[in-house]
Amino acid sequence: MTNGSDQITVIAVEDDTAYSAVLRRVLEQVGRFRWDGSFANPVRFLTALPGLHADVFLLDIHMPRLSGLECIREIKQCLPEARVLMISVHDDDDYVLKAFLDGADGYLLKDSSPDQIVEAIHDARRGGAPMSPSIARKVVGILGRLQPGETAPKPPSSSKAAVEALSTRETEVLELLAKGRRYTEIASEISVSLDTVKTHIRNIYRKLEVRNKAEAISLLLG
Amino acid sequence: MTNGSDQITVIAVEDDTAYSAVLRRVLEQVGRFRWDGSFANPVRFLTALPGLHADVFLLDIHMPRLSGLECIREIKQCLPEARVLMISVHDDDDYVLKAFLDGADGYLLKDSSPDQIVEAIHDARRGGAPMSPSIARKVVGILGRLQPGETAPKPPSSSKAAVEALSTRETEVLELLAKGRRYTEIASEISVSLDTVKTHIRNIYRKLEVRNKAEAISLLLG
DNA sequence: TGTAAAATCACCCTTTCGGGGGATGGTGGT
DNA sequence: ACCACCATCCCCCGAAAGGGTGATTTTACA
Repeated sequence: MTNGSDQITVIAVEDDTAYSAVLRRVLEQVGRFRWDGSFANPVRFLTALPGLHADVFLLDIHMPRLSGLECIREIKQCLPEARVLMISVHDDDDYVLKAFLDGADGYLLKDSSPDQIVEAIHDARRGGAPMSPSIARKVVGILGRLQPGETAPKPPSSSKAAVEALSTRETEVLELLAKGRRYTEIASEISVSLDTVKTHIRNIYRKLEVRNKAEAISLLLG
Repeated sequence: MTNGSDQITVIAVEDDTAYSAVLRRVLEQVGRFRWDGSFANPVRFLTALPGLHADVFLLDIHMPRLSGLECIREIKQCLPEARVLMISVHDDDDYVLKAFLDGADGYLLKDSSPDQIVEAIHDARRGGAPMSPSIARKVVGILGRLQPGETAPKPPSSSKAAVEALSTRETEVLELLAKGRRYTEIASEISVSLDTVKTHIRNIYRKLEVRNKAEAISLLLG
Protein backbone atom coordinates (compact mmCIF):
# COMPACT_ATOMS: atom_id res chain seq x y z
CA MET A 1 0.00 0.00 0.00
CA THR A 2 2.60 2.54 0.99
CA ASN A 3 4.96 1.84 -1.82
CA GLY A 4 3.30 -0.71 -3.99
CA SER A 5 5.51 -3.73 -3.99
CA ASP A 6 8.70 -1.82 -3.63
CA GLN A 7 9.40 -0.99 -0.04
CA ILE A 8 7.86 -2.36 3.09
CA THR A 9 7.03 0.27 5.62
CA VAL A 10 7.43 -0.90 9.19
CA ILE A 11 6.40 0.65 12.47
CA ALA A 12 7.29 -0.81 15.84
CA VAL A 13 5.62 -0.40 19.20
CA GLU A 14 8.14 -1.47 21.79
CA ASP A 15 8.87 -0.05 25.20
CA ASP A 16 12.34 -1.52 25.24
CA THR A 17 14.11 1.17 23.24
CA ALA A 18 17.29 -0.84 23.09
CA TYR A 19 15.47 -3.66 21.38
CA SER A 20 13.63 -1.38 18.98
CA ALA A 21 16.97 0.14 18.06
CA VAL A 22 18.17 -3.33 17.23
CA LEU A 23 15.14 -3.93 15.10
CA ARG A 24 15.70 -0.69 13.31
CA ARG A 25 19.31 -1.45 12.58
CA VAL A 26 18.48 -4.92 11.33
CA LEU A 27 15.82 -3.69 8.96
CA GLU A 28 17.75 -0.71 7.67
CA GLN A 29 20.75 -2.86 6.93
CA VAL A 30 18.79 -5.27 4.83
CA GLY A 31 17.14 -2.64 2.71
CA ARG A 32 13.69 -3.00 1.15
CA PHE A 33 12.36 -1.77 4.49
CA ARG A 34 11.37 1.71 5.40
CA TRP A 35 11.56 2.24 9.13
CA ASP A 36 8.75 4.60 9.81
CA GLY A 37 9.47 5.17 13.45
CA SER A 38 8.78 3.39 16.67
CA PHE A 39 6.69 4.10 19.73
CA ALA A 40 7.84 3.33 23.24
CA ASN A 41 4.48 4.28 24.62
CA PRO A 42 1.49 2.27 23.38
CA VAL A 43 -1.00 4.93 24.41
CA ARG A 44 0.75 7.56 22.34
CA PHE A 45 0.85 5.07 19.54
CA LEU A 46 -2.91 4.59 19.58
CA THR A 47 -3.55 8.30 19.50
CA ALA A 48 -1.16 8.69 16.60
CA LEU A 49 -2.52 5.66 14.77
CA PRO A 50 -5.18 7.41 12.67
CA GLY A 51 -2.44 9.37 10.94
CA LEU A 52 -0.17 6.40 10.40
CA HIS A 53 0.24 4.08 7.48
CA ALA A 54 2.54 1.10 7.40
CA ASP A 55 2.63 -2.30 5.82
CA VAL A 56 3.74 -4.17 8.89
CA PHE A 57 3.47 -3.37 12.57
CA LEU A 58 5.73 -5.00 15.11
CA LEU A 59 4.11 -5.06 18.52
CA ASP A 60 5.59 -5.90 21.85
CA ILE A 61 3.16 -7.53 24.21
CA HIS A 62 4.41 -6.45 27.58
CA MET A 63 4.41 -2.71 27.84
CA PRO A 64 3.53 -0.28 30.61
CA ARG A 65 -0.14 0.68 30.85
CA LEU A 66 -1.30 -1.06 27.75
CA SER A 67 -0.65 -4.48 26.28
CA GLY A 68 0.31 -4.71 22.68
CA LEU A 69 -2.65 -7.02 22.35
CA GLU A 70 -4.94 -4.08 22.77
CA CYS A 71 -3.39 -2.41 19.78
CA ILE A 72 -4.10 -5.18 17.31
CA ARG A 73 -7.78 -4.53 16.75
CA GLU A 74 -7.22 -0.83 16.45
CA ILE A 75 -4.59 -1.31 13.81
CA LYS A 76 -6.73 -3.75 11.91
CA GLN A 77 -9.62 -1.38 11.99
CA CYS A 78 -7.65 1.61 10.74
CA LEU A 79 -5.55 -0.32 8.27
CA PRO A 80 -7.19 -3.58 7.34
CA GLU A 81 -4.42 -4.40 4.90
CA ALA A 82 -1.69 -3.99 7.43
CA ARG A 83 0.02 -7.00 8.93
CA VAL A 84 0.62 -7.28 12.62
CA LEU A 85 3.47 -9.26 14.10
CA MET A 86 3.74 -9.77 17.79
CA ILE A 87 7.23 -9.83 19.22
CA SER A 88 7.55 -11.02 22.76
CA VAL A 89 9.65 -12.93 25.20
CA HIS A 90 6.54 -14.66 26.45
CA ASP A 91 5.29 -17.88 25.01
CA ASP A 92 2.48 -18.48 27.47
CA ASP A 93 -0.53 -20.12 25.93
CA ASP A 94 -2.60 -17.25 27.08
CA TYR A 95 -0.69 -14.56 25.27
CA VAL A 96 -0.36 -16.57 22.12
CA LEU A 97 -4.02 -17.38 22.02
CA LYS A 98 -5.11 -13.84 22.75
CA ALA A 99 -2.82 -12.46 20.10
CA PHE A 100 -4.26 -14.61 17.37
CA LEU A 101 -7.80 -14.22 18.60
CA ASP A 102 -7.33 -10.50 18.36
CA GLY A 103 -6.16 -10.81 14.80
CA ALA A 104 -2.39 -10.95 14.91
CA ASP A 105 -0.79 -12.30 11.76
CA GLY A 106 2.29 -13.74 13.35
CA TYR A 107 4.13 -14.22 16.61
CA LEU A 108 7.89 -14.12 17.08
CA LEU A 109 9.94 -14.64 20.17
CA LYS A 110 12.58 -12.07 20.96
CA ASP A 111 15.30 -14.63 20.59
CA SER A 112 14.61 -14.75 16.88
CA SER A 113 17.60 -14.05 14.70
CA PRO A 114 17.73 -10.97 12.45
CA ASP A 115 17.31 -13.25 9.47
CA GLN A 116 14.23 -14.79 10.98
CA ILE A 117 12.73 -11.43 11.68
CA VAL A 118 13.35 -10.20 8.18
CA GLU A 119 11.95 -13.38 6.73
CA ALA A 120 8.93 -13.19 9.03
CA ILE A 121 8.09 -9.69 7.86
CA HIS A 122 8.30 -10.73 4.26
CA ASP A 123 6.23 -13.79 5.02
CA ALA A 124 3.55 -11.73 6.73
CA ARG A 125 3.53 -9.36 3.80
CA ARG A 126 2.73 -12.15 1.42
CA GLY A 127 -0.09 -13.37 3.60
CA GLY A 128 1.84 -15.94 5.57
CA ALA A 129 1.64 -16.61 9.27
CA PRO A 130 5.16 -16.47 10.60
CA MET A 131 5.64 -18.02 13.98
CA SER A 132 8.59 -19.09 16.01
CA PRO A 133 8.64 -22.88 16.11
CA SER A 134 7.73 -23.07 19.76
CA ILE A 135 4.81 -20.74 19.10
CA ALA A 136 3.54 -22.97 16.35
CA ARG A 137 3.63 -25.77 18.85
CA LYS A 138 1.63 -23.71 21.34
CA VAL A 139 -0.96 -22.90 18.76
CA VAL A 140 -1.43 -26.51 17.91
CA GLY A 141 -1.56 -27.37 21.57
CA ILE A 142 -4.23 -24.78 22.15
CA LEU A 143 -6.31 -26.07 19.30
CA GLY A 144 -5.89 -29.60 20.53
CA ARG A 145 -7.23 -28.60 23.89
CA LEU A 146 -10.40 -27.03 22.59
CA GLN A 147 -13.24 -29.41 23.18
CA PRO A 148 -13.99 -30.98 19.91
CA GLY A 149 -17.36 -29.87 18.88
CA GLU A 150 -17.05 -26.40 19.85
CA THR A 151 -15.17 -24.32 17.65
CA ALA A 152 -17.45 -22.10 15.86
CA PRO A 153 -15.67 -21.83 12.61
CA LYS A 154 -18.18 -19.37 11.35
CA PRO A 155 -16.96 -16.53 9.35
CA PRO A 156 -20.13 -15.34 7.78
CA SER A 157 -22.64 -12.83 8.88
CA SER A 158 -23.91 -14.67 11.94
CA SER A 159 -25.55 -11.60 13.29
CA LYS A 160 -25.95 -12.75 16.82
CA ALA A 161 -27.10 -9.25 17.56
CA ALA A 162 -30.19 -9.74 15.47
CA VAL A 163 -31.13 -12.84 17.41
CA GLU A 164 -30.90 -10.89 20.60
CA ALA A 165 -33.17 -8.24 19.22
CA LEU A 166 -36.01 -10.71 19.22
CA SER A 167 -38.72 -10.35 21.82
CA THR A 168 -38.97 -12.97 24.55
CA ARG A 169 -41.94 -14.57 22.90
CA GLU A 170 -40.20 -14.67 19.57
CA THR A 171 -37.11 -16.20 21.11
CA GLU A 172 -39.26 -18.81 22.76
CA VAL A 173 -40.88 -19.67 19.47
CA LEU A 174 -37.56 -19.78 17.66
CA GLU A 175 -36.09 -22.15 20.20
CA LEU A 176 -39.02 -24.49 19.90
CA LEU A 177 -38.68 -24.27 16.16
CA ALA A 178 -35.03 -25.27 16.49
CA LYS A 179 -36.10 -28.31 18.48
CA GLY A 180 -38.05 -29.46 15.48
CA ARG A 181 -41.51 -28.63 16.74
CA ARG A 182 -44.25 -28.07 14.22
CA TYR A 183 -46.25 -24.90 14.21
CA THR A 184 -49.22 -26.67 15.74
CA GLU A 185 -47.06 -28.20 18.44
CA ILE A 186 -45.59 -24.84 19.31
CA ALA A 187 -49.07 -23.37 19.42
CA SER A 188 -50.24 -25.87 21.97
CA GLU A 189 -47.01 -25.77 23.96
CA ILE A 190 -47.23 -22.05 24.53
CA SER A 191 -51.00 -22.01 24.46
CA VAL A 192 -51.68 -19.69 21.57
CA SER A 193 -53.36 -20.20 18.25
CA LEU A 194 -51.66 -21.52 15.19
CA ASP A 195 -52.04 -18.19 13.48
CA THR A 196 -50.25 -16.44 16.29
CA VAL A 197 -47.35 -18.79 15.98
CA LYS A 198 -47.23 -18.10 12.27
CA THR A 199 -47.27 -14.38 12.92
CA HIS A 200 -44.42 -14.65 15.38
CA ILE A 201 -42.42 -16.68 12.93
CA ARG A 202 -43.07 -14.20 10.17
CA ASN A 203 -41.80 -11.44 12.44
CA ILE A 204 -38.79 -13.48 13.43
CA TYR A 205 -37.87 -14.04 9.80
CA ARG A 206 -38.29 -10.37 9.04
CA LYS A 207 -36.06 -9.31 11.93
CA LEU A 208 -33.40 -11.85 11.18
CA GLU A 209 -33.66 -11.18 7.48
CA VAL A 210 -34.03 -14.83 6.65
CA ARG A 211 -36.50 -16.73 4.57
CA ASN A 212 -37.07 -19.99 6.37
CA LYS A 213 -36.54 -22.18 9.40
CA ALA A 214 -33.17 -23.41 8.31
CA GLU A 215 -31.59 -19.98 8.10
CA ALA A 216 -33.17 -18.84 11.32
CA ILE A 217 -31.92 -21.85 13.22
CA SER A 218 -28.47 -21.50 11.76
CA LEU A 219 -28.39 -17.97 13.04
CA LEU A 220 -29.57 -19.08 16.43
CA LEU A 221 -27.12 -21.95 16.77
CA GLY A 222 -24.45 -20.72 14.46
CA MET B 1 10.36 -45.12 21.38
CA THR B 2 11.12 -47.73 18.80
CA ASN B 3 14.79 -47.11 18.57
CA GLY B 4 15.63 -44.51 21.10
CA SER B 5 16.99 -41.53 19.24
CA ASP B 6 18.49 -43.57 16.50
CA GLN B 7 15.95 -44.35 13.86
CA ILE B 8 12.51 -42.88 13.28
CA THR B 9 9.87 -45.43 12.51
CA VAL B 10 7.21 -44.21 10.14
CA ILE B 11 3.87 -45.66 9.12
CA ALA B 12 1.66 -44.15 6.45
CA VAL B 13 -2.07 -44.47 5.91
CA GLU B 14 -2.73 -43.37 2.39
CA ASP B 15 -5.18 -44.70 -0.16
CA ASP B 16 -3.17 -43.32 -3.02
CA THR B 17 -0.63 -46.10 -3.29
CA ALA B 18 1.38 -44.17 -5.83
CA TYR B 19 1.86 -41.36 -3.37
CA SER B 20 2.69 -43.62 -0.48
CA ALA B 21 5.29 -45.27 -2.69
CA VAL B 22 6.78 -41.84 -3.24
CA LEU B 23 6.84 -41.22 0.48
CA ARG B 24 8.52 -44.51 1.05
CA ARG B 25 11.20 -43.85 -1.52
CA VAL B 26 11.86 -40.40 -0.14
CA LEU B 27 12.27 -41.63 3.40
CA GLU B 28 14.32 -44.67 2.56
CA GLN B 29 16.71 -42.64 0.51
CA VAL B 30 17.39 -40.22 3.30
CA GLY B 31 18.13 -42.84 5.89
CA ARG B 32 17.47 -42.41 9.59
CA PHE B 33 13.94 -43.54 8.79
CA ARG B 34 12.50 -46.98 9.10
CA TRP B 35 9.52 -47.40 6.80
CA ASP B 36 7.27 -49.71 8.73
CA GLY B 37 4.66 -50.21 6.07
CA SER B 38 1.69 -48.36 4.78
CA PHE B 39 -2.06 -48.95 4.75
CA ALA B 40 -4.25 -48.10 1.81
CA ASN B 41 -7.32 -48.92 3.82
CA PRO B 42 -7.95 -46.88 6.97
CA VAL B 43 -10.29 -49.46 8.42
CA ARG B 44 -7.68 -52.16 8.16
CA PHE B 45 -5.23 -49.76 9.68
CA LEU B 46 -7.39 -49.21 12.74
CA THR B 47 -7.82 -52.90 13.32
CA ALA B 48 -4.08 -53.42 12.99
CA LEU B 49 -3.26 -50.43 15.16
CA PRO B 50 -3.10 -52.17 18.53
CA GLY B 51 -0.15 -54.21 17.26
CA LEU B 52 1.66 -51.32 15.69
CA HIS B 53 4.37 -49.08 17.02
CA ALA B 54 5.84 -46.15 15.20
CA ASP B 55 7.29 -42.77 16.00
CA VAL B 56 5.46 -40.85 13.34
CA PHE B 57 2.25 -41.59 11.46
CA LEU B 58 1.51 -39.95 8.16
CA LEU B 59 -2.22 -39.80 7.52
CA ASP B 60 -4.10 -38.91 4.42
CA ILE B 61 -7.36 -37.14 5.09
CA HIS B 62 -9.48 -38.14 2.16
CA MET B 63 -9.80 -41.86 2.01
CA PRO B 64 -12.67 -44.19 1.14
CA ARG B 65 -14.99 -45.09 4.00
CA LEU B 66 -13.01 -43.41 6.75
CA SER B 67 -11.34 -40.08 7.02
CA GLY B 68 -7.81 -39.93 8.29
CA LEU B 69 -9.17 -37.56 10.90
CA GLU B 70 -10.91 -40.45 12.52
CA CYS B 71 -7.62 -42.23 12.96
CA ILE B 72 -5.90 -39.52 14.95
CA ARG B 73 -7.54 -40.10 18.29
CA GLU B 74 -7.11 -43.82 18.02
CA ILE B 75 -3.43 -43.47 17.37
CA LYS B 76 -2.99 -41.02 20.22
CA GLN B 77 -4.79 -43.33 22.56
CA CYS B 78 -2.77 -46.38 21.64
CA LEU B 79 0.53 -44.55 21.32
CA PRO B 80 0.49 -41.29 23.21
CA GLU B 81 4.09 -40.58 22.33
CA ALA B 82 3.56 -40.98 18.62
CA ARG B 83 3.39 -37.97 16.37
CA VAL B 84 0.71 -37.63 13.76
CA LEU B 85 1.18 -35.68 10.58
CA MET B 86 -1.69 -35.09 8.24
CA ILE B 87 -0.86 -35.07 4.56
CA SER B 88 -3.57 -33.80 2.29
CA VAL B 89 -4.33 -31.89 -0.84
CA HIS B 90 -7.09 -30.09 1.01
CA ASP B 91 -6.52 -26.85 2.82
CA ASP B 92 -10.13 -26.13 3.74
CA ASP B 93 -10.51 -24.44 7.08
CA ASP B 94 -12.70 -27.24 8.14
CA TYR B 95 -10.21 -30.01 7.60
CA VAL B 96 -7.35 -28.09 9.11
CA LEU B 97 -9.34 -27.20 12.15
CA LYS B 98 -10.68 -30.72 12.64
CA ALA B 99 -7.23 -32.19 12.27
CA PHE B 100 -5.73 -30.10 15.02
CA LEU B 101 -8.78 -30.41 17.22
CA ASP B 102 -8.45 -34.14 16.97
CA GLY B 103 -4.85 -33.95 18.03
CA ALA B 104 -2.77 -33.85 14.88
CA ASP B 105 0.76 -32.58 15.39
CA GLY B 106 1.25 -31.16 11.94
CA TYR B 107 -0.35 -30.67 8.58
CA LEU B 108 1.39 -30.82 5.24
CA LEU B 109 0.03 -30.28 1.79
CA LYS B 110 0.79 -32.89 -0.82
CA ASP B 111 2.72 -30.42 -2.86
CA SER B 112 5.39 -30.35 -0.19
CA SER B 113 8.87 -31.18 -1.40
CA PRO B 114 10.71 -34.31 -0.20
CA ASP B 115 12.99 -32.07 1.83
CA GLN B 116 10.06 -30.42 3.50
CA ILE B 117 8.50 -33.75 4.34
CA VAL B 118 11.72 -35.06 5.83
CA GLU B 119 12.21 -31.88 7.79
CA ALA B 120 8.60 -31.94 8.98
CA ILE B 121 8.97 -35.45 10.34
CA HIS B 122 12.08 -34.47 12.23
CA ASP B 123 10.36 -31.37 13.47
CA ALA B 124 7.39 -33.33 14.71
CA ARG B 125 9.73 -35.77 16.41
CA ARG B 126 11.29 -32.98 18.44
CA GLY B 127 7.91 -31.69 19.47
CA GLY B 128 7.46 -29.13 16.75
CA ALA B 129 4.34 -28.37 14.78
CA PRO B 130 5.26 -28.58 11.14
CA MET B 131 2.79 -26.95 8.81
CA SER B 132 2.85 -25.90 5.21
CA PRO B 133 2.91 -22.11 5.12
CA SER B 134 -0.62 -21.81 3.77
CA ILE B 135 -1.81 -24.08 6.56
CA ALA B 136 -0.22 -21.88 9.18
CA ARG B 137 -2.14 -19.03 7.66
CA LYS B 138 -5.37 -21.02 7.88
CA VAL B 139 -4.77 -21.81 11.49
CA VAL B 140 -4.24 -18.19 12.31
CA GLY B 141 -7.29 -17.27 10.32
CA ILE B 142 -9.39 -19.77 12.20
CA LEU B 143 -8.20 -18.45 15.52
CA GLY B 144 -8.86 -14.92 14.38
CA ARG B 145 -12.41 -15.81 13.58
CA LEU B 146 -13.19 -17.32 16.94
CA GLN B 147 -15.24 -14.88 18.91
CA PRO B 148 -13.03 -13.70 21.71
CA GLY B 149 -14.42 -15.49 24.69
CA GLU B 150 -15.20 -18.67 22.94
CA THR B 151 -12.53 -20.99 23.96
CA ALA B 152 -14.47 -23.61 25.74
CA PRO B 153 -18.15 -23.00 25.62
CA LYS B 154 -20.96 -24.92 24.02
CA PRO B 155 -22.56 -27.62 25.95
CA PRO B 156 -24.92 -30.14 24.54
CA SER B 157 -24.19 -31.77 21.27
CA SER B 158 -26.01 -34.99 21.09
CA SER B 159 -25.24 -37.70 18.62
CA LYS B 160 -22.49 -36.14 16.64
CA ALA B 161 -21.62 -39.65 15.66
CA ALA B 162 -24.80 -39.93 13.65
CA VAL B 163 -23.96 -36.84 11.66
CA GLU B 164 -20.59 -38.29 10.82
CA ALA B 165 -22.16 -41.48 9.62
CA LEU B 166 -23.68 -39.58 6.74
CA SER B 167 -22.24 -40.11 3.29
CA THR B 168 -20.35 -37.26 1.70
CA ARG B 169 -23.24 -36.43 -0.56
CA GLU B 170 -25.63 -36.45 2.35
CA THR B 171 -23.40 -34.19 4.38
CA GLU B 172 -23.21 -31.82 1.47
CA VAL B 173 -26.96 -31.71 1.18
CA LEU B 174 -27.42 -31.25 4.89
CA GLU B 175 -25.03 -28.34 4.95
CA LEU B 176 -26.84 -26.62 2.13
CA LEU B 177 -30.07 -27.28 3.93
CA ALA B 178 -28.65 -25.57 7.00
CA LYS B 179 -27.84 -22.57 4.89
CA GLY B 180 -31.50 -22.19 4.16
CA ARG B 181 -31.45 -23.51 0.64
CA ARG B 182 -34.66 -24.91 -0.79
CA TYR B 183 -34.73 -28.38 -2.28
CA THR B 184 -34.80 -26.96 -5.77
CA GLU B 185 -31.87 -24.69 -5.02
CA ILE B 186 -29.85 -27.59 -3.65
CA ALA B 187 -30.73 -29.63 -6.71
CA SER B 188 -29.33 -27.03 -9.06
CA GLU B 189 -26.33 -26.27 -6.85
CA ILE B 190 -25.15 -29.84 -6.84
CA SER B 191 -26.57 -30.58 -10.26
CA VAL B 192 -28.95 -33.38 -9.50
CA SER B 193 -32.69 -33.67 -9.80
CA LEU B 194 -35.13 -32.50 -7.19
CA ASP B 195 -36.14 -36.06 -6.50
CA THR B 196 -32.58 -37.03 -5.77
CA VAL B 197 -32.30 -34.26 -3.26
CA LYS B 198 -35.49 -35.44 -1.63
CA THR B 199 -34.19 -38.95 -1.46
CA HIS B 200 -30.96 -37.81 0.15
CA ILE B 201 -32.88 -35.81 2.67
CA ARG B 202 -35.16 -38.70 3.49
CA ASN B 203 -32.10 -40.84 4.08
CA ILE B 204 -30.50 -38.15 6.20
CA TYR B 205 -33.57 -37.93 8.36
CA ARG B 206 -33.72 -41.67 8.72
CA LYS B 207 -30.06 -41.92 9.75
CA LEU B 208 -30.26 -39.03 12.16
CA GLU B 209 -33.59 -40.24 13.45
CA VAL B 210 -35.19 -36.86 12.99
CA ARG B 211 -38.37 -35.76 11.30
CA ASN B 212 -37.60 -32.41 9.75
CA LYS B 213 -35.06 -29.78 8.78
CA ALA B 214 -35.04 -28.12 12.14
CA GLU B 215 -33.99 -31.20 14.08
CA ALA B 216 -31.43 -32.19 11.52
CA ILE B 217 -29.82 -28.77 11.54
CA SER B 218 -29.80 -28.67 15.31
CA LEU B 219 -27.89 -31.93 15.29
CA LEU B 220 -25.48 -30.62 12.71
CA LEU B 221 -24.78 -27.39 14.48
CA GLY B 222 -24.68 -28.89 17.90
C1' DT C 1 -51.09 9.13 29.85
C1' DG C 2 -50.28 8.33 25.35
C1' DT C 3 -48.10 5.62 22.12
C1' DA C 4 -45.01 2.36 20.29
C1' DA C 5 -43.98 -2.18 20.49
C1' DA C 6 -45.33 -6.69 21.68
C1' DA C 7 -48.64 -10.21 21.57
C1' DT C 8 -52.63 -11.98 20.02
C1' DC C 9 -55.93 -13.76 16.35
C1' DA C 10 -58.12 -14.42 11.52
C1' DC C 11 -58.59 -15.65 6.43
C1' DC C 12 -56.67 -16.81 2.07
C1' DC C 13 -53.46 -18.58 -1.01
C1' DT C 14 -49.17 -20.87 -3.01
C1' DT C 15 -45.11 -23.33 -2.49
C1' DT C 16 -42.33 -26.48 -0.04
C1' DC C 17 -41.72 -30.49 2.74
C1' DG C 18 -41.98 -35.06 4.26
C1' DG C 19 -42.94 -39.65 3.41
C1' DG C 20 -44.73 -43.75 0.76
C1' DG C 21 -43.81 -46.51 -3.00
C1' DG C 22 -40.30 -48.41 -6.74
C1' DA C 23 -36.16 -48.49 -10.12
C1' DT C 24 -31.33 -48.42 -12.05
C1' DG C 25 -26.37 -48.45 -12.01
C1' DG C 26 -21.97 -48.41 -9.61
C1' DT C 27 -18.68 -49.79 -6.05
C1' DG C 28 -16.66 -52.56 -2.46
C1' DG C 29 -16.29 -56.29 0.51
C1' DT C 30 -17.23 -61.31 1.85
C1' DA D 1 -21.71 -64.27 -6.94
C1' DC D 2 -24.01 -61.79 -3.80
C1' DC D 3 -25.05 -58.17 -0.66
C1' DA D 4 -24.83 -53.62 1.37
C1' DC D 5 -24.48 -49.09 0.43
C1' DC D 6 -24.35 -45.13 -2.35
C1' DA D 7 -26.17 -42.06 -5.78
C1' DT D 8 -29.37 -41.18 -9.00
C1' DC D 9 -34.16 -40.70 -10.77
C1' DC D 10 -39.43 -41.35 -11.07
C1' DC D 11 -44.58 -41.03 -9.36
C1' DC D 12 -48.08 -39.81 -5.90
C1' DC D 13 -50.12 -37.55 -1.91
C1' DG D 14 -51.30 -34.88 2.19
C1' DA D 15 -49.39 -32.07 5.65
C1' DA D 16 -46.56 -28.21 6.80
C1' DA D 17 -44.58 -23.96 5.89
C1' DG D 18 -44.49 -19.36 4.28
C1' DG D 19 -46.35 -15.00 3.00
C1' DG D 20 -49.99 -11.09 2.23
C1' DT D 21 -53.30 -8.21 4.63
C1' DG D 22 -55.67 -6.68 8.39
C1' DA D 23 -57.19 -6.49 13.13
C1' DT D 24 -57.56 -6.15 18.53
C1' DT D 25 -55.65 -6.22 23.07
C1' DT D 26 -51.82 -5.93 26.37
C1' DT D 27 -47.63 -4.12 28.00
C1' DA D 28 -43.84 -1.09 28.59
C1' DC D 29 -41.84 3.13 28.92
C1' DA D 30 -40.94 8.00 27.99
